[in-house]
Amino acid sequence: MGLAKSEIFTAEQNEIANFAKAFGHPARVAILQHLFKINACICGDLVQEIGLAQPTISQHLKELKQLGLIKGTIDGTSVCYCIDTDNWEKMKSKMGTLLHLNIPSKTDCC
Amino acid sequence: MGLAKSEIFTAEQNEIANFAKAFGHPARVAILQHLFKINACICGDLVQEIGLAQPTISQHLKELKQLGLIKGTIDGTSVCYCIDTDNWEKMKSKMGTLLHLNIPSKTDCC
DNA sequence: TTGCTTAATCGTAATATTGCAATATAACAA
DNA sequence: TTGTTATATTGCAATATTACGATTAAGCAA
Repeated sequence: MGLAKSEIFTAEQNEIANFAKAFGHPARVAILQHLFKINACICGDLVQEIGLAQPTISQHLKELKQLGLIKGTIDGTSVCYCIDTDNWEKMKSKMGTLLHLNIPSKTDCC
Repeated sequence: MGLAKSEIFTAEQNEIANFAKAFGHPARVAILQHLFKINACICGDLVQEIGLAQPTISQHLKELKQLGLIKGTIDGTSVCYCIDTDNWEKMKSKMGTLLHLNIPSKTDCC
């Protein structure tokens, strides 16, 4: 079907899955890593940096923006993107509830 | 196209994306949360717990197993699943390289 | 105005993912 | 053996994702 039955899961489970999907493509990982590395807003050169066509990059940026992980501000003919620090921290917190769950030790039976 | 151009990205970027894809579906999030909550190997009741058909759960379990995040041991007619603690820690470390990147502060221009 | 640059959107093709009915397999019980 | 239970696999339909050429829109320069 291709359509996840999100209605049978909790809001938290769906939220974690949605954030995870954002990281589920290497281009988006590369974009985020580059934004962190530059440590500033970056105007324009993501297409050359990543190596995908301009519409493809634009689409990936749109997804990251819709999730709130990055924000873009218009600067003349170009758009500057950077990490949305507040939302990034919120995302880290959400993901942390899954990733940092304590590892079973005592009753591990495998 | 639906096919990611993984060859133009680093091994790390692809690895992070692959782990993230595992968390990119609420059913798999729910499965992992349940395994952590039970804090032991669990035989059989994942279908009732999650609320999807048995073949669907089996498929999600297969994906998690292929990534090494869980392991299953055969116990008679049933299979017991639990978190693969070693690989879980490795995954956390990989994901951490992206999630815990320092937030830009000084040169933030947006 | 015209032309150039930059980024978003549209349209479309190819591949991936999700979900489940039907079936297969495997272990055990009687 | 036969029947039961539990899980995996197969096959398929529906939807999602990825990628990019073509186009559009918007700002700026001459």
